This record gives sequence, C-alpha cells and structure tokens, in this order.
Amino acid sequence: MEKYNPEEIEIKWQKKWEEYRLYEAKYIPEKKKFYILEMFPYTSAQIHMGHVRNYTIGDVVARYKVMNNYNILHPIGYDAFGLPAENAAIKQNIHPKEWTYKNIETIRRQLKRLGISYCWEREVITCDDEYYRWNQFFFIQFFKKGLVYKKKAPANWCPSCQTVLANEQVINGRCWRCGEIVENKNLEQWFIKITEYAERLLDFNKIKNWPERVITMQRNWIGKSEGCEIYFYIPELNENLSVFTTRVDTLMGVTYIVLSPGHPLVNKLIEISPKKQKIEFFLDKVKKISLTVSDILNLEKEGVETDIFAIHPITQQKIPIWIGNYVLMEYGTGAVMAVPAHDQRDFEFAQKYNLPIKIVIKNPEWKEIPEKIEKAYENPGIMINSWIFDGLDSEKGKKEVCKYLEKINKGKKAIYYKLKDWCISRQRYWGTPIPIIYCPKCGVVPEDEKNLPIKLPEEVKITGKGESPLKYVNEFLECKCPVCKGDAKRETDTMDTFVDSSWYFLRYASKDIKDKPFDKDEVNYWMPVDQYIGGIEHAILHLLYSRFFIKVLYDLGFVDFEEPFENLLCQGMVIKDGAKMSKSKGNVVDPEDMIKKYGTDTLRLFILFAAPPEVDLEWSEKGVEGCWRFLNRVWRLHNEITNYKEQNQKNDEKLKFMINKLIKGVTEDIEKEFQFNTCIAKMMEFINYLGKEINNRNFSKDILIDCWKKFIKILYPFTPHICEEMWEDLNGSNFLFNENWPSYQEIETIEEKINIGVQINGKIKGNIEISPDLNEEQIYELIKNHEKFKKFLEGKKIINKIYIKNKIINLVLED
RNA sequence: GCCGGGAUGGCGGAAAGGAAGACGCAACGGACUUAAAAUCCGUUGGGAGCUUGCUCCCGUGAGGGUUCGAAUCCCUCUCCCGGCACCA
Repeated sequence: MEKYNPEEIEIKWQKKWEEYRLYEAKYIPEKKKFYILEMFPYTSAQIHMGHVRNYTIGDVVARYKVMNNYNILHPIGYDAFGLPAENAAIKQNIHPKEWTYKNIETIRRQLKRLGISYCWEREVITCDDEYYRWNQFFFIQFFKKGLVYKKKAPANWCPSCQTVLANEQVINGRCWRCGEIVENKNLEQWFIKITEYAERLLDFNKIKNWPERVITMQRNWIGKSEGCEIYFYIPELNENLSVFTTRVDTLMGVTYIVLSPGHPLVNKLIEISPKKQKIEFFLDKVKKISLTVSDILNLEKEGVETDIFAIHPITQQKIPIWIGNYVLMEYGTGAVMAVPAHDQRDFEFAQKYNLPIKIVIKNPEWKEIPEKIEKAYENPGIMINSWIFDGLDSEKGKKEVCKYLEKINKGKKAIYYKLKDWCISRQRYWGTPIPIIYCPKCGVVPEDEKNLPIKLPEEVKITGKGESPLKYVNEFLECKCPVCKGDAKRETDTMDTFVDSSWYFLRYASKDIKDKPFDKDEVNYWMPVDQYIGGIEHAILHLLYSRFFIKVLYDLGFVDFEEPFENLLCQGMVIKDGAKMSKSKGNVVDPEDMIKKYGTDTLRLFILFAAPPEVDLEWSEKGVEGCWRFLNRVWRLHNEITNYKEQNQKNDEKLKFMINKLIKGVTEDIEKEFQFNTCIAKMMEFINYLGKEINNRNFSKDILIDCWKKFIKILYPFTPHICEEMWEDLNGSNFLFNENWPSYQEIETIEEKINIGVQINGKIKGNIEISPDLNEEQIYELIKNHEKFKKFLEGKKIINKIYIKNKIINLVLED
C-alpha cells in the first residue's frame, strides 16, 4: 500500500460505516447487552480535548465489548437547553434555538470525524419539544404524587447571570458559572422533594463499581446526622422551642440557647424583650451582611441577648436565649442548645460574651477537672455534673438521655439531612416550561397531559434582566384552565436543565417512540447503563439527580430498576502547562487541528496512551508525534508482512508465544481497570519485536499473517480506521466491528532457557540462566558452582531458599 | 478543621509482596543522505572505582516497623491535589 495517509483512509471508512449503519443498536431481547454511555455534551460552540478523551475512552469500551459478543447500545445526544444560549442571543443577536442547532451541527460533524461508534439513529436533543414534553409529563406525574411543591424561598441570586441558582451551583458563595458573589432573594419557586429519598439515596448497594470518592461526596452532600430533638419551654411565650443536637449527652452543659436570625420565634421575642432596640439593630446588621457578602465562612460570631429565658427540660433552670449569626435557619430547627465546654463554636461565642462554661464530659487525659479550658473538648468521655447520668460513657449517654427525654415528653430521636429539596425553577427562556396553570377560580393546577407539549414561543425578547422573558409573551402566558376552562395564566418559570439530563439515557434506550417517554420493555432490556463515563464535576449534581429520578420512576412503575448507572468511570482532565485547557489561559489545543495534522487515529492513540483514564493527562505534542511514528511503523510493517518471503520457520513458536502473551496482556488490562495506556505499551513492545525480527525471515508466512490479523484486531478498538484499512488489504471480508476478539491461552513460557534473579539475603546479586523446569534444589546447585555467586556462599550455612518460579531465587544465609 | 486521593529518572508514566524505572517523550552518539527530513541502530536513575566493560555502593517524599524479600502492607511526619466546610 501507499504511504500512510490518515485523512484519506479515515474519511473512507467513516463513510462506509455510515452507509452500512454499522453502529445502529438493535433491540434483541435474547442477546446479552452492554449499554455504554458517555455524558452528552452541552451545546456550546464546539468540542474540546476533554470531550475527545471522554468519547475515545467510551469508544474503546464499545468496540471491545461488541467484539466480545455483547449487543451494544452506544448513543449520543446533546444537552441543549441552558443559559449560554441566551447569553449568546444577547451578545450576538441570534435566537437561542438557531445558535443551539448551529452548534449541534458542528459538534455532530466533529464527533463523526473522531470516528466514534455512535448509534446515530437514537440522537436525543433536549431542546426538541418531542423530548422536553416528557419533562413536563414527568413533572405532572411528580406533582400528582405530591413530590412537587411551590414555596417562597430565599433563593441564591446571581446578579451577573440575573438568575436563581441551585445550592449545588453555588461554590463558596459564588456562582458556579461566572464566579460572581451570590445574593439572597425571596421568590416563589418550584421544588422537588428529593429529601424524601435521602435515605434511599444513601444506599449504594445496587451500584457495582463507582469511584469511592464519588460515593463519599454524595454521602457528605446528603449529610445524614442522627441525634435528638429537645423541647425547651419558654414561659413568657407559653411555647416550646425545639433544638436539634447530635450531642444530647452534653445536655447538662447547656448554658444558653441561640436562635438563627431567621427563626420564626424571633419576631415574637422582639415584642416582649426589654432589649427590643438592640435586637432590631442586630438583625438589621445581619440582614445587610447576608445580602452583600455571602462569604459567611470568615464571619466573626456575633449575637444579641434577648433577656428572655427558656426552661431546661431536666434541671428546670432558666437558660438565656440569644440570637446569633452563626446559627443556620436552613439546617436542623434553626436553633441550637449551646454547650460551650464541648463545642468549639459555642465556646468562641461564650468567650466573646462572657457566658458560663460548664464541663460535663471528662476528657480521659485529665487527671482532675480543670477550672478553665482553652478550647472546647469535643471528643467522647465520661459524663460528669450530669445528675443520674454521671459516670456513663458519653456514647452510651446519648442513648440514655434521649430515652429519658422521650419518657418525660421533652424530646425525641431525630434524623436530619444536609440535603435540601431540589429547586427546579429558573427565571429563564431557554428551558422546559413548567406545565402549571394559575386559574383565578381553581388555583394552581397542572396542565392537562393531552395539551403537552407546552411549547416555548419562538417570538421572544431576551434581555437577560430580571424575570423570565416568557412573562412578556402574551400568546404563551394567556391560556385556559384545564379544569374550569376559564381564562388563566401560565407559569413562566422554566426547568433546571438537570431535569433534562436526569433521564435522557432512557430516551436513547427507546428508539422512534412518539406517544410515550420511552418503551418500557426496551428500556428494561438496555438499562441500567453498564458503563457510564464522564467528568468528576458531575459527581454530585447530575449523578445524584439521575439516581433520584430513576427511583421515583421506579416507584411510579415506569421502570424495573432502581439505579441508572452500575459502573462509573470519571476520566481526568486534559491539562497543558499545568493547567486545565481554557480560553482565558490561552492553552487550548483544538482537536480539529490535531486531526488535520496527524489524523484521528493518532489523536486517539495519544490520548489513550499518555495516562490511565482516571488521572489528569498532560498534553504533549511531542507525545502525539510519538504515536504518529508508531502508527507509521505499524503501517510499514503491514506492507513488509504482505510482501514477506519466508526462509525458514525457526521462530514460529516464539512469534505465537509473543502474540498470545500480547492478547492476554491487553485483554487483562482492559478488563482490569480500562488500563489502555499499558495496553498500548504492550502493543508497542510487540511491534518493536516484530520489526526487529521480520528481516531475519525466520517465520513461516501463514503464521505471520495469522498473528498479524490478531494484532490488527486488538489494535482496532484504539485506532479503528487504520485497522479497517489493513484488514481490508488482507482480504478481510467483514468489518472488524463484527469480528471476534481473539482468544489466548495461559502459557507460562516457551523458552528453553530463562534468566532469573539471584538474591542473597534478599539483596539482588545478579542473574543466572536456567531451564524453566528446574526446581529450587537444582537451581541452588547451579548457583553454588557458579563463578559469580560462589564467593557469597563459601563457608556459610544456607538456612532458607525461596524460589518464585521464573522470577527470582533468594538464598538466606546464617549470620 | 473534616473526608478522600497522591508523591517513582530530565518529563508522561510501568511494576497485583519477588530483578524498580516497561512503553513513550526529551537528550546524546552512530548509520543512511551532497544536505536536510524521514527511517534505522546504540546509550541514557545517581555515585565511586578501575583493567572502558566490568565491579561495588546508593536509590520509589522523610523516618521507623512487619517480611527471606517492600514503590507495594503497618505506624509517625512533610508536602501536593480534590471535595466539604459555622450542618449543631
């Protein structure tokens, strides 16, 4: 064949694959399936190296699995709703829809040029009304199940993006997208009760293999705490104040109580407090701070005394009530019992305001109980100054005190979660309209399912300011109430795009479906996803919402499985000069440029070779060149092999051994942890061997061709185009996609002589050539008489011999 | 602060308690060539010694331990990366 010309052969094969619809997934219930999924791309202008890495890894898995006789589903689609489309609309004066579909065309072209084995027949575009109508459908099902509600809530408001953000989209008090400081704003918004599923989301038993850190991150995010709710009676209000604590064993050490500034009792307390003005002044200050600075992390603890008291449930003592800036309204009951001796935060507060500190847990390291402590003692210990509980271990005390409180009706066991309900409202245009109607007579009613989809109006003015642009589109806003048929108005909020991505993988698994969100049987066949691949940045958001969504669909009878993704691989970033590729750093390498220069196969090979999938990959064009050289070497070797003239068959056995070892190594490395980098290294070793040996012409031609065919097959998942071309040249009649992965046998060695290491007292002293069937004693005899090792053994007694077959022998001598 | 993950040549990285540094990059030397590119061959962890191709010593962040044998297991510490962070 001619010189290796990647562009020509890659485009040739990409056309053929498309022509034959080679990658079209078929629903064959009796065949074992494998669902390989990569996180679909957001429809920004074009794909970057991160995508290339993600999709290449997926493609290797897909091609490998299909060659191992799995029925494969390997789909692709586009995460097409979201803010940037609107930003582009404002900036470039282009309609979000037009912008999005233009980008989809670019991305689709780029993906095809990468030669990924996607089933193009099942593309999903989330901004297509045939897709998002089912978001609306599910919203209505959730609504009917009581899982959706509306409430006025202090929302995270990004003044730059002019929109509400979910808690997960706020990172250290800043907007996840633009980095602006997030403010609070009270808005009526739609929530989904993910908190009802907190306990089930903590159960990871039905997940097979996820990175441990992702599970940990989700666990922390859900943040389960077990403890006790305690009621402190406030005589002046004739009301009980409920606090939550995980340290009920320290109850006797409570010296004051702190309410969050947002606590509902605060307003009542102001009215009866002698310190009314001081409190109002303090609340004003707190409000201002929380409005301007969300960076509460470094905020100094401050508070104000109310001069109102609560009654301790056990001692009946009067406990002063404070209002403090360090108590969160969003967690627990919004009020805490302060135990300064055993909680560092309370300790700092108590020091500042000179509040009493009462020690009730004895640190085992203390010889006697100190008069003063420097900081709170937060670890377990023995209970003291605690009435009938004295002497108990604090862990046991937790149970005992709680039991006692339950008995006297002053408290109960309680569990709290950090997880908050999922706010899905967005005051935006480019998203799924929430299918709710406000009727003056009937109130808040869901849209009739028959009227779905509620389509986004095309004519719209996007300003990027304040409320949803849909508020100003009358044809959208005005509607009829599905109950009374009277005039009514639509909800103008649209849905968070994480709703779209919570079930897109079900839509893939159900081809050409019109009247339902998906076909239950086909979805139950393909799902759960056998291997999901994507970035670690979705460890909480997308993956938790999807798990939740699927559990709800399971409860509603839509699907028969409870977890969407059995195995998860989070690939590392592609970095250059020590930083993630980004426009602002000016270190972006465009995949298309690389493809033009070297071809897709070389780019794929480099990305797979440079690092194992889950660690960050340092970009190196020199490394790309190395891969380019390798493929050229393969190509030249192919030509040498097809023109090969045999002289003798001396090395046939060795060649068979080498290819067998290679197949075994590559298969095991893929099966183990998708260690594609070492797979490629092994193939390089094989090519190095063959390249050196072929000129000696010690192989018979048919053995050589047979081995070469096997080699092409195992290289195929990594660099499919060049392999198809060589395969065709060898008169392969089939696409490699339809060939079987070669098998291998367990062979230890075929060599007549092998080298093993020789250790004396565990230190390597050299090596010795032996025949592999020798035993420990026989090898020892050789060493004893060997010029090199003799000297170590003379006059010494051997107390131990350890022989690891074909590797090393260790002789242990007496001192 | 808490929870994860990590530290191996000049660089990316190999090594499932058994010869550390596979494979690739870079570097150096050589062949081919009028020359260059391409290609091919060789050397390449550090140090010391001499007889110059061999011998010895050291070496996987630091220190200790387990073991015949540790990059790998255990303990202590340092540094780096990631996540969470006033969650009661």
